[in-house]
Amino acid sequence: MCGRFTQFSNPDELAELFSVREFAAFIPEPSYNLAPKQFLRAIVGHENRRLGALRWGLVPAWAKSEEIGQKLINARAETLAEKPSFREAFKKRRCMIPANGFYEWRKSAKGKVPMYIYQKSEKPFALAGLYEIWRTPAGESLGTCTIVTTEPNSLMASIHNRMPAILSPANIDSWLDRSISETAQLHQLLQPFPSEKMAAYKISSLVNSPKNNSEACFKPVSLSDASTEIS
DNA sequence: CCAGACGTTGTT
DNA sequence: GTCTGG
DNA sequence: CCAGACGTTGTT
DNA sequence: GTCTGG
Repeated sequence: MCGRFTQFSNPDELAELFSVREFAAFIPEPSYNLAPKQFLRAIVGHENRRLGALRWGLVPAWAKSEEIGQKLINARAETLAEKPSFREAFKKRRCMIPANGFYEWRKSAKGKVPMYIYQKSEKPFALAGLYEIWRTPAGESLGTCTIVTTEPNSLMASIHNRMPAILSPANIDSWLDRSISETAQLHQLLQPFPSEKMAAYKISSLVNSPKNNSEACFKPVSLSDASTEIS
């Protein structure tokens, strides 16, 4: 699963790296500990990619209240086309969520150990997401999203049984293209990201508190942990 | 027909 | 909104 | 994802 | 244990 991650690159860097053509009025502040229910930065659109904000936890168009969003923070890649909550967004409202890294808690005999996983290049990468624009009872629009998960690659398998779907640079364009809606073609874009391009290390429990979004969250708990990182 | 669900994860 | 269960 | 709450009454 | 909040 993917329930916490970082977003700290400048909007300008993201624009350069991901061919963003427009900026929304509201772009959330950088965060070292993004949690569900918070507004995150997302890129939508195809011909004109736009960097803006979506709230994490998808609220389907038919929902009578936004409550359901807290459950829909992840969507399994394998069943996107079937699930009532996701199938419409899967066809027409796909987005990408730039991330610098993400967190997973590895279970050991001693308890859960938080880990930070990132790209060896240390560049931001693209998480596959779906979004909806929900109409509130008051008539206002609320943009919400979910992060797609997939099978773990070999690095992630040592930490967890799922991982977020990371879009290879070559696949981002097709993922965002609304004219594509063929399930098999879209599933093809969601293959597990290559293990060789990723690395992970242990971090401190500072990350556990969703209220703490300081830079210290993703730092190695000690030098020895940095040097014994998995890769 | 109407009512109720609509999700993922990990753990047992 | 749409499907499943009763 | 983890942390933290988990209740009602009457009074201000 | 389970739900809500961040």
